[in-house]
Amino acid sequence: MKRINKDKLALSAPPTVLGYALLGLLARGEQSGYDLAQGLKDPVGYFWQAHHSQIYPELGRLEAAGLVQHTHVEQSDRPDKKVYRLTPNGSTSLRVWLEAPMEVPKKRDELVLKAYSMWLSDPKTAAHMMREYARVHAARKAEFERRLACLESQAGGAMWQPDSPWFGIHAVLHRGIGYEREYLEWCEWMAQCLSQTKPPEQTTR
Amino acid sequence: MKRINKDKLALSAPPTVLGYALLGLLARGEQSGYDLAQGLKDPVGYFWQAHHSQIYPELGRLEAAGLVQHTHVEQSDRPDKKVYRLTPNGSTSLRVWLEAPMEVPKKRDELVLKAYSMWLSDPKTAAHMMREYARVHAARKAEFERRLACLESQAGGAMWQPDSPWFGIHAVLHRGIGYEREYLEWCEWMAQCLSQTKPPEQTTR
DNA sequence: CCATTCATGTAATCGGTTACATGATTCT
DNA sequence: AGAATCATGTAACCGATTACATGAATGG
Repeated sequence: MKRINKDKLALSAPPTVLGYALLGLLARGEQSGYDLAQGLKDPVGYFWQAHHSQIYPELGRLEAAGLVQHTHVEQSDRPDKKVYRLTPNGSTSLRVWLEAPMEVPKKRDELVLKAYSMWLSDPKTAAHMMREYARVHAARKAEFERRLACLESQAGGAMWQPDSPWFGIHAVLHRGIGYEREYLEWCEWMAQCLSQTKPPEQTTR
Repeated sequence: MKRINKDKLALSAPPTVLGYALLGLLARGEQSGYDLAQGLKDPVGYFWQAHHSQIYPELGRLEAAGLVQHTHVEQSDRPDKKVYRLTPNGSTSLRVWLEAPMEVPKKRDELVLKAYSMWLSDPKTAAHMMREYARVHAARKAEFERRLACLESQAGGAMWQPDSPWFGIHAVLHRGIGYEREYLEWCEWMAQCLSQTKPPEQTTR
């Protein structure tokens, strides 16, 4: 009862989240499917990824729904391409999605799942592992910070203006930095908890 | 080339992540499929969920692989049930998984995706929305903190001992609190950015 | 009387990943 | 000579969600 009726007559289903991701990229300028696949890596792709094998069919569906249009662009030195752009309907649809209510998404994190069972593991090995992940997340955080600095020099004050496309990138980078900072702090906290061989009573083993 | 060969002769594939989640729950005591489904809600289920329709077949696969065993338990007032427990092989398999290297999982977050396109939205509406999400995450954080306090009174110092099952719960709750705290801070930051109608030059609209 | 809890399954569908497929140009 | 980039697609598979299905006991 939650979703729409699955009528066989349904002319076109509403776009999936991936569809809106593509519309959001196209709102910044016309692009080919290949370009969109690259865009979905960096930096927004850090919070939503897709392979080209998913993107091409989705573009077809968006076009069938009248949300995007493409023009065939011939190229001499490279393969021809299809350049997609938003239609007015696509732009409206994107805006509606932005303001639409949405349930808070479920998280899946294999490392936290491991932490739940880590009492079965050798504490020293586990602590070492946690310090490794702390390093990984520290590196990611540093990378995001580097990009933020890069954005600052490129966009300047525009990155603070809520109606500028730079603001979107700013928002994602800020979230990325915060996420990684928190994650690495947890990893270090875990490593410390696992390290302190503090048996108050006796050596159980 | 990344994964195992997909031989038709493959006697039993290694467990999926869900499989290890179930083994991790069973390491804390024997349970039925129904119990496991409940366990995968709270609190570890916050970082890995599954429906019963996925759990029952997975238990079958784990049993076929010799990692768990079940006994039929007849009940008078309630439906009979199958109680599963870890086999020695299952316990070993779980420990191997815990220490096995693992790629850092990809994140998907629809709200961050929306933030990327939020420059197309009305800032006031968007700010209001962000404040709503801040409230949701604040509530979740408070819930985790409540549970941590509850754990403290139940387990006491054991929650700090890396070889205690309480430590696993402690680790997950700590991660949950940090995650929600960081998320809600980002939401509030977003709301503030979107609110400050600070056009230094002119009113563009 | 109806909803909820306990208890276990199967089937259909969907989103996403991996693999298969092709082909020109440019760089090492 | 081989790898990487540009460019677009299809097919197979797998994990996860939703829906279908059954049935007894308890609680409002």
